[in-house]
Amino acid sequence: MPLKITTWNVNSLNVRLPHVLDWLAAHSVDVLCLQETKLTDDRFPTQALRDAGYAAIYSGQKTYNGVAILSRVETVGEAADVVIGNPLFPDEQKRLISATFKGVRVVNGYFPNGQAPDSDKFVYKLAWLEALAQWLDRERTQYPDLALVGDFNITRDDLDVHDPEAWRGQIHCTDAERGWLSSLLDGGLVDAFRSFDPPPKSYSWWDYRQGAFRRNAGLRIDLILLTQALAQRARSCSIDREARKREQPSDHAPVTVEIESY
DNA sequence: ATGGCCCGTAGAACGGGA
Repeated sequence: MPLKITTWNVNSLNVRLPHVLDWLAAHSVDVLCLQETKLTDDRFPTQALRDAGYAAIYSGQKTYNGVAILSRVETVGEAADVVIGNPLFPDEQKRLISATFKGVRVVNGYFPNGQAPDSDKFVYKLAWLEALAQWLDRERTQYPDLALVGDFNITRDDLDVHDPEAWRGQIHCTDAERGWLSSLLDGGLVDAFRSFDPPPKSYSWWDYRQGAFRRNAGLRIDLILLTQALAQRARSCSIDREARKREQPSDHAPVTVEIESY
């Protein structure tokens, strides 16, 4: 049985729950990692998802951030070894949740936006990234089959940017952010989507304004990174642009990797 | 040139997103 893992920034699970349920019914992925749920844990729609066949783990807060992992009970069952946040980086902001499914370690992150390179939020972003890299080094020794997924808020290079000149040096495109991502790739993680030689101008996020989706004026910032052991078993990785065409869509599209035999 | 949208918290605009 292939194992399908999806990452999707839903920009409010309250608003997007009908879309998520429809999408799950149509795609039947095994693990769905969500970001920007914007829900406190007491308001998480556990029952509606359970009725759809999915168990959930989650870490949320009011208004901002919030992450969750849904798992298809019939195929992969419940999450094991759940870790909330980064043990090396105490953080009020709920941006990280990790668990194991059928031996695959899934680390799901809503990476800080950073706002602007000269802002305090950018300082926080770089600290958050550095701490994540340190913790990942540990996790990878414990879990050889690991997937780091989520809304990275980083473009790998100009191929991930619709207008590189306009974005040069801007947030998501700075040398510091890209350098951090490069060091992860140099350290052996594989950018699943890029590894399948995708067509140019493949993006995962489009601004709500200016008809950006219609013009395909987007960025690829939602990524799935796999350890080499896991990447060898990856069969495909795709971005579901159809989800972005729906009424009241998230500004991000789901990204799915299919892994051979679990 | 700038901002143009969406969401949550409000209970009007505003912060934040990217």
